[in-house]
Amino acid sequence: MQTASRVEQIVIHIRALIDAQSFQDGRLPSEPELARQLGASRATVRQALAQLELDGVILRKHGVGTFINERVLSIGTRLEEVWDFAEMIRLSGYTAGIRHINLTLEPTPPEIVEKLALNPGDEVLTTANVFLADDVPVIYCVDVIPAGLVRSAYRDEELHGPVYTFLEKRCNQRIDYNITEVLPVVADDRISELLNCEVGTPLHYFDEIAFNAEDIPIMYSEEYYRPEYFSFKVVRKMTTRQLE
Amino acid sequence: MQTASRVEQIVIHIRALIDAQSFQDGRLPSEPELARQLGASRATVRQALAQLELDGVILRKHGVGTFINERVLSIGTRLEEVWDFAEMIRLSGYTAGIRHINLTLEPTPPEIVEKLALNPGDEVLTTANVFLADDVPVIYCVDVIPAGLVRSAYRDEELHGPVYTFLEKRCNQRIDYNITEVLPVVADDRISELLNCEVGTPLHYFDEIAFNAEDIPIMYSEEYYRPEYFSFKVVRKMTTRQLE
DNA sequence: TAATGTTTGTTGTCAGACAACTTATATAGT
DNA sequence: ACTATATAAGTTGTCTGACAACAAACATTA
Repeated sequence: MQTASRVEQIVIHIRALIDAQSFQDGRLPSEPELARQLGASRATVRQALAQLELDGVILRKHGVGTFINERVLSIGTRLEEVWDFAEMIRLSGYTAGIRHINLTLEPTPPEIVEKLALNPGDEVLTTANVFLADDVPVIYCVDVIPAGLVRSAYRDEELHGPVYTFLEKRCNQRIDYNITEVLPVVADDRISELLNCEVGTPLHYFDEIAFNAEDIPIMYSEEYYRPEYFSFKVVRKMTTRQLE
Repeated sequence: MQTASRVEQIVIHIRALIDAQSFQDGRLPSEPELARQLGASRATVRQALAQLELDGVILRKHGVGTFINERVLSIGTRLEEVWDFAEMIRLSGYTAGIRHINLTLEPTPPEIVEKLALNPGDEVLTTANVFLADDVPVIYCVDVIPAGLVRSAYRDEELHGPVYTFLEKRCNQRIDYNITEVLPVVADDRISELLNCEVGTPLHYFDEIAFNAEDIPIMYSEEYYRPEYFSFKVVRKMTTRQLE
């Protein structure tokens, strides 16, 4: 398995300490002190802190100290951090469930050929699933994976649900990042039946392409969310772009 | 005016170089070379590069080099970077315009008291505007500012349009970050008239609270977007949270 | 009492060095 | 001639130590 860099380890470590409320007064130890505690150099610790600050989790004041931003910390589901549906449903206070809808192996539909940088005629695996919160359908998700990525035999059931493990185990692929377009839509006949809501109900629609570390597209996804069950928030930092 | 830190300056500088396509081969100079060119230490340059990498703009490979991600670079409007409506409209290829709708000074509505951390009875300035793309209404925006923040006399016209300059000039306040909730909605009677669309049309709805550097809320905004005119995208990096 | 200087602790930046990694080249063995 | 191994060069990752810039609390002085 890929070993995380020292900086990443420390980001995770500090984030865990913050989540565990290890710093009562809302203030972190000084950088030299943190470096000592974590057994890393101050330079490394500073890189980790910079990452957390960009995340909005902490705030550093020159000559004063490093402080925790509870406001950002208390956000339930951040749009930049949504990866696992089941965990998301659990975080929102429900019991997670899955219902498999469909699984096909077909030539790539024309509108997807370009998104996945495939050749016409290449085949794709398409799996559709509905995710349940307390047995109520809240997410409808279609995942499309190029068949050419599959490296070993598999059982269909492995595609009944989240596909991250399938990508890792059967395709030897890890998602590095994805680009998601967010759109508002209204439920049509098909979706309203799948998500058990009325036609015309507003829904989140995510159109998403996932890439590996070599910047090659490895999955295309379409997702529909019932907005009553999730609250997607974004933290936007003023980047000081145009000042003199 | 607030002076940007050395790291921020270099982030902006490098970003400008990338945008100007100064690096033909899609590869950045080595870190020592960059440090020499920019007249900064390598540690500072590295912090800037880390920030750009977190942004998804560049990709660093240990022992190899630093590369540009044109895919992320070519994204039109990133959700994390949307600040100026007029610029956004221009980036989408239209001519920007503004139509002022309403301006009031009233006691704070109860549903906003909490969001802005005010006391009941405190007054707020509320300005409503419609932004035009080639004379077509595409954004309806309501901004709510605590009246207690106003530090100097002003003309009503200063609130006919974007309020950032008003906040800086008349309130002496700068937005440091904001937290935005993204929701899908459908146009009701009022909105459909304002945005010149049919009732039931799906729209982006942003519910947004802006904070200053002291973490005090200074503005509450409600925004409606015609999705046909904008494409909001989010880049999500796999953070390697739960690996062992 | 008010204004001013001083001390202390913090984050920001710098400089140089070595480690870890990738790639290309050179070398040796068959 | 070909393959496998060793070497070298170039890059990012991390470490160490130092000083600068800044903010707040304290001490000093008018």
